[in-house]
Amino acid sequence: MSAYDTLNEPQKEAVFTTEGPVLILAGAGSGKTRALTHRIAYLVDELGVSPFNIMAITFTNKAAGEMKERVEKLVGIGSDAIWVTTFHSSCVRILRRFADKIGYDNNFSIYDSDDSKSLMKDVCKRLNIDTKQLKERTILAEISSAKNELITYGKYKVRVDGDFRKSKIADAYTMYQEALIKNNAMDFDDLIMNTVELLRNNEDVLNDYQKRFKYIMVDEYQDTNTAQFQLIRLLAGGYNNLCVVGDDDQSIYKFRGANIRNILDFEKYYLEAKVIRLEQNYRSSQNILDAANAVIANNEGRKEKKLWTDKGAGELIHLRMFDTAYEEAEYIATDVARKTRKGIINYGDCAVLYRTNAQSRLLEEKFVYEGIPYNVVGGVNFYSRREIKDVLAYLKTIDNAKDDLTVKRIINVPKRGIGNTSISKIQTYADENGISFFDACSVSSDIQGMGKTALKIEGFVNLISRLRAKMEIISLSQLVREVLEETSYIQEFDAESEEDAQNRIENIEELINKVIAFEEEHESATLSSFLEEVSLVADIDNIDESIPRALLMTLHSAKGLEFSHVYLAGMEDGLFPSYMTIMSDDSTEVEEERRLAYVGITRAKDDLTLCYSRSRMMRGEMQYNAISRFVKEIPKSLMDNRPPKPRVDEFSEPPAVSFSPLGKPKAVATKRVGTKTCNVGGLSSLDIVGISKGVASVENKSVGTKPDYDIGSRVNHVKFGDGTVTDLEPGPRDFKVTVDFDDVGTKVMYAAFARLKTID
DNA sequence: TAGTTGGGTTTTTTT
DNA sequence: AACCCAACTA
Repeated sequence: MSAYDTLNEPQKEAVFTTEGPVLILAGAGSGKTRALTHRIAYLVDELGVSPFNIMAITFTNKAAGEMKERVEKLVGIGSDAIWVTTFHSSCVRILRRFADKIGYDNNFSIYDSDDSKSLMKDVCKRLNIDTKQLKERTILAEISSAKNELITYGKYKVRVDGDFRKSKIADAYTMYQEALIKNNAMDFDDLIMNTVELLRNNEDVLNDYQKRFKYIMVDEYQDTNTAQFQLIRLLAGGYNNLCVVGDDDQSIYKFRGANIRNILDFEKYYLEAKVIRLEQNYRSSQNILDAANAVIANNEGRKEKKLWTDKGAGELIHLRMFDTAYEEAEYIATDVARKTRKGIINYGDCAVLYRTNAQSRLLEEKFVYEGIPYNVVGGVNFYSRREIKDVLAYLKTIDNAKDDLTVKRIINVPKRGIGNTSISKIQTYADENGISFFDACSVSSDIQGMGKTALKIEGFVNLISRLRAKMEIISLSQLVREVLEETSYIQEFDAESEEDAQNRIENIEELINKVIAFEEEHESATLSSFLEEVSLVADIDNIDESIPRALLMTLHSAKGLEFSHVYLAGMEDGLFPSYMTIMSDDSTEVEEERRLAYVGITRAKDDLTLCYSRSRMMRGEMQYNAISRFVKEIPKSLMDNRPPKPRVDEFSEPPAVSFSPLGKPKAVATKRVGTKTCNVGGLSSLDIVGISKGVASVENKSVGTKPDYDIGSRVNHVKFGDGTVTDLEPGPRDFKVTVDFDDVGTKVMYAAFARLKTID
């Protein structure tokens, strides 16, 4: 009897195949983490490989932490020599040793997306880029994808090829990168790209790591981007003992540069690669698995897999439909409350998953009302909250005042009477003399025309020096308290008497707790090491599992997790899949959303509830969406389809067509109450378009002329495609036409804006 | 310099 | 609905 007897055959193969390239295609819930951890244990215990020679890479700190813990249990002493880290952390670890070889100081700082954005704003201003036409976001997204493809600004410039937009971006990329280097800072993408550059150009460093990492394992391989792929390829180049684990059906990070070809073509990159399939699912009931399989079967170009389980059919999947998102949230909250009251589950067994962070608000409201302990994962990252960033900016300035961006953030926080004019003057002086912003502040009395402001700036510089001196003699957490004390930062909130002042103070206290926890974990906790850890945490890393709570999070955050009871909220075309992907010419975009649906469904072990709301407030406008196509892809026989509550009011009419999960829902009658459009039963989707912007210009017009189509006509819309007119009525300003589009469901439009063309 | 206000803008997802 | 920014005012 050995530790490996509990594994199934393919899992054993995955564990025992240690030499050469290996691709483990691991379906959802097929025990891939088990296989990986046992593989590491096997290497150490049976083959006598030194833990020092093993590397395992994951995407989140949470996954890394869990793997570490499990390996420790199996291997015991010595396991901490294994590099079990995220891509970003391992790169930082390498760069902290060798960044000087590529033109950085080894104590470089790491920019988060907010920092990148502020820097880009600055760049655009200096380059006179009209940010109305070319947004900072767009430029940054373009730069990010370039970096994920290992395209430096030099290479980017060459590819501009006369394209005006691209040449602007190339300029911005160049100046942005130069500014980063000047500030001794790297953004997230730089961490990977710069490491690849370092390894490519420094054979000694590369050899060093190649010799060290005799065995490399990569988790969630389907979500690696080109830069990460090249990094792994370089590191594994010595022994070629590279084991990647992934599931192409769970590739959901294309927008972040993930290249699904990395997994699909692994066998082409490594011709001798051994492929192992883990297809037995240990997580979900057969019904849930069948549903997931049915949905994902609609994607093309997958690696064929057939997940199976020896668990029974289990509960039917629940489909619940609501008139409003409010009712949806209420149902989920009361359902969780009811189940826990009955003792069926604990709060910690439940998760509500949704497509967009904005959906958490309503749910939260109802969870509070029901008194359910819950945690929202994500949304605004803890470390990107204003008050936290402010305090951290003080700490960063104390640690390393080279970073102009950080210094500028706090030079007038709290208010010291140092305005934009003064800041510009200091910056100009710094530029002219080739010194940093902070160094310019130190000599503010030398700067022309500063007047009395020079004294205020001096006060700020003295404050930082004072704190810097104190840092030598007090602990990290004391230093944070000292910062708060010296700046009267918290008093500032009280004075403002903001409604969320209390919240902010709590967040700062939470930060102090995190500092204390860090001090307890690390014996020689330095300011730099704390700041580094903080810059690389993901939302999911912050879940506190000590108290059982229901979790609310996006589908993306839920990847890799499992729960007994899962609610998928907002199963609506237009939300999930989103309009962007439905409208896209690129059909692979909907396929990515479908993979996301697959991920969502397969999070559930025992019980899955799909929720759909006929109406929903999105970006300040009421949207009426059709039920998600992904729900329709699930065989009806797997679902307990409780019919929607009939709407009984004086305006209601019976639904025209009842719901059938396999067929296309047909539009039903609609009724207008005042200016609000209501849907009265059935599963139609209504969407008011074209009124938000255009109304004012139509205001003075008399009732529009009747269009040349009528109810029943087939029409074409430039964006929504072909459809059938189901309703046409004169409104106060123009005819309102309702069309059931073949692809995107029913929409209500003003005829003048719809510009429909009749077709045969 | 600081605070207010009105107008314009939102890719959904994140290390 | 929420956020950000420019313009304006005190």
